[in-house]
Amino acid sequence: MDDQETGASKDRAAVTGDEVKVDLIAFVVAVNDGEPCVLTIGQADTLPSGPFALEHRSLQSGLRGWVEQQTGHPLGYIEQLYTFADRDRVGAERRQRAISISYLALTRMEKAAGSPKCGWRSWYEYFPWEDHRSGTPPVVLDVLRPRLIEWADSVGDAAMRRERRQRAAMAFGFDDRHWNEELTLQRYELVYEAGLVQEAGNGRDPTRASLVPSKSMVADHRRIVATGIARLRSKIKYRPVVFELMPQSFTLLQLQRTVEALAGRLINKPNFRRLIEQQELVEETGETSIDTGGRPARLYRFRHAVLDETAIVGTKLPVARG
Amino acid sequence: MDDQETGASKDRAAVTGDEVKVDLIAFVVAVNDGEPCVLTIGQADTLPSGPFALEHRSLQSGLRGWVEQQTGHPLGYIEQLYTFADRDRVGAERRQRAISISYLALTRMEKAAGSPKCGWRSWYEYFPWEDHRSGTPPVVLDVLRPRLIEWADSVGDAAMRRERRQRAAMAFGFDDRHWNEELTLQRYELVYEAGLVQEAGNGRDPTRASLVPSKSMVADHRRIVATGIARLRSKIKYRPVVFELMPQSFTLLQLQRTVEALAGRLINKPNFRRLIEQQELVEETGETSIDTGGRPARLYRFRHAVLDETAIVGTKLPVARG
DNA sequence: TCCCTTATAGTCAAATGGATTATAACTGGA
DNA sequence: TCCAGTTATAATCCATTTGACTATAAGGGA
Repeated sequence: MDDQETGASKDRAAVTGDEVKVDLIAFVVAVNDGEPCVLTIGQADTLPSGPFALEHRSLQSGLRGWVEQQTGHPLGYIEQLYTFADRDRVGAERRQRAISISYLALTRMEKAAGSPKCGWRSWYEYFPWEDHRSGTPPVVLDVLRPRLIEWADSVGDAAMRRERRQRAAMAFGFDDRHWNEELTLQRYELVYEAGLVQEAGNGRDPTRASLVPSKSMVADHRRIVATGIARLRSKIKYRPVVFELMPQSFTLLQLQRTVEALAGRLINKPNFRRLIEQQELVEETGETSIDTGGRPARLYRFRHAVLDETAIVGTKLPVARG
Repeated sequence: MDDQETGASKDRAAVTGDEVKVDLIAFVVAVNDGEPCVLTIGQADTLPSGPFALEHRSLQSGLRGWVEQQTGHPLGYIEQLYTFADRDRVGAERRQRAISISYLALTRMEKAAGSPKCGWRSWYEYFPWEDHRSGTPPVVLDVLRPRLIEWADSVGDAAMRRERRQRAAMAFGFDDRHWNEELTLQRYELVYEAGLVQEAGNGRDPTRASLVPSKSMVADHRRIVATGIARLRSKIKYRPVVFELMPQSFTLLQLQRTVEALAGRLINKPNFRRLIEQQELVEETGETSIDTGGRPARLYRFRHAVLDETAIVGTKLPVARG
């Protein structure tokens, strides 16, 4: 490989780059019975994580090690989410910089859950306003909307009031707008800015009477989850990643329910089947499932060949526009 | 903010997280006269970069500082690309880990280029196989295809041969497949694996007689550029980021040429105009441009209001499917 | 004036995608 | 045994999108 000293390298040498601690944080997802779940530790308020250390061969292997050690759960599919600098940590004698690298991991929920600390929680416990499978959740209209309007109107400048109202309307689909399931991060940032989640505690209202009811997380872990949900909701539309969450064989309805769980909205059944079949993402196993409650459904398995054929080129799933 | 010690934090304390050097690397893009350019330093083979240090307020501000110092160029739009662990650097007494955080930055090319070290180069000098604006470039059919087939056939296992041929065919659109402009990274990885670029020097053929003619870069900088091109080609289709590269006012054809420069392929003119106008991305300035060579064209400017309206919701640009 | 260039408007057909209806195959209870 | 309820599977309809094409307008230069 190229190892010559270049102009850039010389510039670098002039500055003693400060050393930094690096943390790896995992948002691990599985779907069970139509509930999308996040893997947590502690009081179900913490994501698996740990420092990147010398013994780790790579960032990903370091992450796998920490998750397996803390939850007993091995990881399959992994993808990087975002790297951010934490606010300064004050070390013993000097200031200590730290950065965190967050990852999204997809897996199947194992029965033998392993470690006692391991805990799967529906991610809608942390984001009750994100589940629109039964229509707009009550908390959005009854709590979030009035609070956000109140927050918008609490600022003096008229232009800023209008801008805040517009942001809220677009993110949540107020005023006859469509709800866009991919805006999970923007919605979280709004409720955070408006001081409606615990971790936003920006000095006001210590009684928390005005919080939106939802389960909180340590530090910025809930923001990482929001980032991951948004990424996943976007990605299922053009990459066949759903299958990382499915068992070996499944019915088309099970597949649809899984996509719906992730997207947080319902999908038109015939259209879903049409697209899946058109793209030849799956093949029949020849068997049928009996426990559907109605007519037995054919069982399918993922055609792994498509990973060679189209992994690159792009798939699509029909998550209706509203 | 939440600063309580959690289960995860305790686990962390048990392991003295090793300290790491962090580098910030920028892929800075501008488009001039229909040529998409990358900002380089050194022998036009190095991206602006520098270590993340204590005096930097944030990762992004650190990056801005280094780019401005090394090239004299201020940055506008910035977005994170990817974080990766470099192979171990051997320090004075102990092994030293390093990670790099790469960014994509969009800007307008300033006339007063500033620093002498600053150099804009067409990115197609580094990726001649990526410019399909005049049809498939000769280098693809004359050089790349035979070399890739040779590389595929050089492996013993028949299944692996088939897989390599298929990867090449899909990435480059051989065998009547469509060329997909977003596969820039996959194509680079193929030519790298096949040993067709200088930096891949995997021990074979030191004479380099079999290399594909193209400008090389230091270390893995060319891979970062490939990642950035891919990201940008994808992003222009659903976010109005092109306007970061445009002057204050412009004609619709100039806008189209810029998109074509980025996408590396031509676009149908009437359809392009239709989509731009439908989405109300721009508004007329009322003036016209005289130097079009033909009938004078109306001048437009970007409607910054759309950043409030749809930044979130998604735009679309018509980059034809082939 | 003719011919070249580019701008701008309008048309057409194929493909996509959302919604609906119809029929099939099972379970469980009256 | 038959009927109601449930889910599976197939087929159709129609509005919108989108790719490709044609026609006309408005400038410059020979």
